[in-house]
This record gives sequence, C-alpha cells and structure tokens, in this order.
Amino acid sequence: MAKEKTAITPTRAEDYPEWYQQVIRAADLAENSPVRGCMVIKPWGYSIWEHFQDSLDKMFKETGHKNAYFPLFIPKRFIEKEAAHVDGFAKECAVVTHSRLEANAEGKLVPAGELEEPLIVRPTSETIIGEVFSGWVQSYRDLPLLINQWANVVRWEMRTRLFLRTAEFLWQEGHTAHATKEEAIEETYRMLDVYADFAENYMAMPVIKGEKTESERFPGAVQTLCIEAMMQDKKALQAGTSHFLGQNFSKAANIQFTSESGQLEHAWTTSWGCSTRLIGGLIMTHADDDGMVIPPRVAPSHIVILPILRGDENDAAVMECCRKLEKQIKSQRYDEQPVRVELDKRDLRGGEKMWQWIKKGIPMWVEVGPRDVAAGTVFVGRRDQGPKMRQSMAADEFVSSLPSVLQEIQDGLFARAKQFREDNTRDIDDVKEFYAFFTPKNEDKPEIHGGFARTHWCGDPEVEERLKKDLKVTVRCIPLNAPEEPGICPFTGKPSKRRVIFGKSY
RNA sequence: CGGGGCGUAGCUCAGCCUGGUAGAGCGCUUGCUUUGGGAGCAAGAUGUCGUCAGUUCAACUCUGGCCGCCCCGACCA
Repeated sequence: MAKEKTAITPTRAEDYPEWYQQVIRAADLAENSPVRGCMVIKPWGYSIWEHFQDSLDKMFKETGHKNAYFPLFIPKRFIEKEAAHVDGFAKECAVVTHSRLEANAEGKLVPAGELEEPLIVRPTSETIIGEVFSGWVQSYRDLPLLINQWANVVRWEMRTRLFLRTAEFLWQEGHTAHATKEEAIEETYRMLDVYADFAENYMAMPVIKGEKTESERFPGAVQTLCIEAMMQDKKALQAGTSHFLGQNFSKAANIQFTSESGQLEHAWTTSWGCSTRLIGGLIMTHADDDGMVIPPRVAPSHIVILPILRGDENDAAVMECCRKLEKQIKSQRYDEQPVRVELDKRDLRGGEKMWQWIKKGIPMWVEVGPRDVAAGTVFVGRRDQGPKMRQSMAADEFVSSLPSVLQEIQDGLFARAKQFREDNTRDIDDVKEFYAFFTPKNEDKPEIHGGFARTHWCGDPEVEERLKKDLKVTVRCIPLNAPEEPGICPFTGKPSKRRVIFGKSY
C-alpha cells in the first residue's frame, strides 16, 4: 500500500521531535531568533497566546485577582533571601552587571560602568513581589492581596525548544498573600482548578490535577500542585503549577500584618503560573501529520473563505458572494463572541491555499466557486476530519449550523485527546512490567512508547532517583481526585496509600 | 560545563581529501499551459563560502584562534 502523502515530513511516528519543529514552521507559529535560545512568536502563534490571555485573564478576574506589573530586574540580595529558592534558580539566572557600553581601542563596544549590585533578570518574581507586598500589607484588612502579572521571564537554559523551553518566555504569574494558612491553601487549589478548567474546556487538553513530590517541588514552596497532560508521544507535559509557599517568602521579605487580635503575624503566600509552553502542549495534543489543529475556542480564526477564482467573467460574482458570506458568518456567535472569519483573497493556486490553511490548523474552511454561486451552496471542510471529507451544503444552512459545528469540533478534539490518554494509561503493579512499559523496543532509534503508569509508591525519594536514572521516568504527580487505595509499592515492598502517575516528561 | 558533529543562496545540502574566487533541489520573480485543488514547462534574481589571522603566485578547499548552531550527558515552566 502506498503511503498517503502528508503535509508534514517526517510524520509523528517517524520522528516526533522533528515533526514538532516542522509543524511550527508549516503553521507559521514561531521561529528561532538570532538571539540564542529565544524565539520569535509570529502573528498566527501570538494570536493563540492572545486568546489564552483573554480567557485566563477573565477567569483570574472572576476569582478576584487584579493585574499589576513589577520590575524586570531583581537585585541580587532579594533572591539571596530565600535559601531553597536560590538553589533552584541560581544556575539559570541572566545577570546584568553593567550600565553602559564604551568603545575600546579597537572600536568595539565593551560593557562599562559596573553596577554596585548585580541585577537578576527575573526567572520568576516571588522575591521582588514579596518585597513590594511587604510595603502593601500592614493590617489583616489589607488581606487577602490577590495580584496577577502578565510578563516575560528569563531562564538561561542549556537546551531550548520552541515554546517548550526557551530562554525567554511569556507567562502570567499570580502572587497572593493571605492572613491564614487555610485561606492560602484554598487559593492554591482554586487556581489549579482554574488552570484545569482552561486546559480542558478551552485548549481541549485533558489534564490530571495532582501534587508534586518533594523532589519536583518549586524551590521554596511548601506544596506544589500541577496539571499534567499527555502528549501524542505519550510523554507528560506540566501545563500549569500552583504553589502554596507557606510563610517562607513572607519571612524572607518580611510580609507582616497586625491580625484582628492585635498580633503581628507573617502572611501566607501563594504563587501560580502558566506560560507560552501551553502552545507547545496545544501542538502536541492536537496537531497531526498534516500540521496544526487548533480547537475553535482558542483559534485565531474559526473559518476561512476560499474563493475559487479562475480569471474569467465569474470572478466578480464569486467575490461578491464571498463577501456576503463573510458578513453572514460574522453575524453568528460562538463562545459568546462573533465567529472569527477570514476571506483569503491572495493570488495563489486554490490547492496551495487550502493546504496552507490546513497546516495552520484553522478549524474550518469553506470554498466558494462559480457553481456554488449558481446553486447557493458552499463546499465545507473541517480540520478535525480528513482533507478529503469536504461536503457540499446549502449556504444558509451552513451559516446557521456554524456555532454548533464549532462546538462539535471543540468537543471532538477533547474527546479524542482524552481517549488517547486513557488508551495509554495503565495500572502497573509489577517492577518488570513497569520497566518493560518504559523501555523502547528499538534502543538505537526509540519508537514512541510508554505512557502513564498508575503505580503504587511508598514515598521513598530513593525510588524516584533510581527510576529517573534507569528509565528517565518520574512521578508526574500524586493525583488529587483519586480515592485512597491501599496497596504495596512494587519497588520497595512497603505499604502505599494510593497509586501515583509515573511517566517520562518534557 | 564534559563528549561528538557542523557553519556554503531564504531553506535543505553537495563541493573541500587531491588549492585555480560556486553548484543542486526546494522556495522566490516573470511568461506560457493548466485550473474545484498542495500542477507542468521555460526563463530569471539571490552568495564578501561564520569570523579573524597564517601558509601560498592563488584559499570555500590546508593550519590555528574566536564566534555561533546541532546531537549525546547534568539542569529545567
């Protein structure tokens, strides 16, 4: 059987990491920049980020948060205040040490004006925001303090991949301070729920809510919660985190307040964030061998109109019909907003044009040619179905069905992703089976293998260390919603309270 | 930061071993044909061969330094 031609070479099965790069290129989402480790996010990719921002921002505001902005630079002494935090981030900090450039004898610019204290380009803002919060918080009446920031951060990574790990990335970071431990913990869980809601209902990316083990915890946190998603190569992607910071940062930054009973107390803080990494997750959840697939709720455009122009007397009528259709489509509403439509008038061959949009992952496209104009029909394609499954239908019927079809695509993508995760999740109670599950059959060129193993674990960090070394497998999370299920840890024979999720991660 | 590889057209790369100042495919532009489909034919544009120095009459080719990128390790939203 001849191999079907795919728009992306190689396919997922042939070479997954290369496929990922090619999808980004074909969909025109982003590209590597002249700056080491930093990416250029192109309009189509950035528009996806803007939709993420819009939806998340609304959810943050509905849960009582307000946006603010804090400095890009953090004085070194702030970062030094929280010991575990320093340990975690020191190795990946970009440091500003000079304030100007001067020409040397050879005419080359060299840094001059050394700063008295180096400035760290924020890898995350707990410390600087903590310092500022200490000035904002005096009384229990100032709490809770619920702040979010949309910003860029820098982590000097050795190896980078577009969206998944770049030296600079865009994100939001929520920072809150509370009068009581209970309230802060409640906030930590609430924001995790927001992330899970967003991932599943907007990105159509099913996630498992859970808690990180001590070894995977955020530097300086008491408790780290996360949502974990399974990519199509069966590896796990952490898609959002929410941290209960206890009083670690409030003690470091001296966030103190006078309580109702007149006591001077340290506040309890949280932080939570998600980044442009989510776009990497979106790609690896939905994209296929023909390119990107974008769920309607976060798509830059829902539908593109492709006029079939043949350079003859019919063209004017076709364009006229397309403009009318564009207006009708815009009058439809999906997700409480007008349906987003583009009319692609570019002077390109029809087939070429259609495939460009398929590769970009637009949820739907509609072709209009002279025969359609005459018959009052349109020719409709859906990205969640094969490019050959296009259908002719009455134009007005098509327009009125749009909202429900878009929702059908949204729901279908989620269901498909969830099914994939379930198909690749197994309860494993035996060490041999566990090792076999996570070992590729072809060692030279590992095939896509593994998945999520739901396995008992006694809580011993040595087990984590060994599995990481042997198989590169880690505890992705201790699921929150799983009922207690007493069992035996297959690695130590010790008792275990519940199964945890093991997997290979990004 | 350790080990390996590579920098030649917008992209992917050949040429280098055996020095004589550049090639292919894709892409781009134009023309003709084709037209409900990622097309064909023809013509054309685009390179200080990463960079600096050395050897030489002559360096993309040989030698050395530097810079950058990729892969494998340690780290990671």
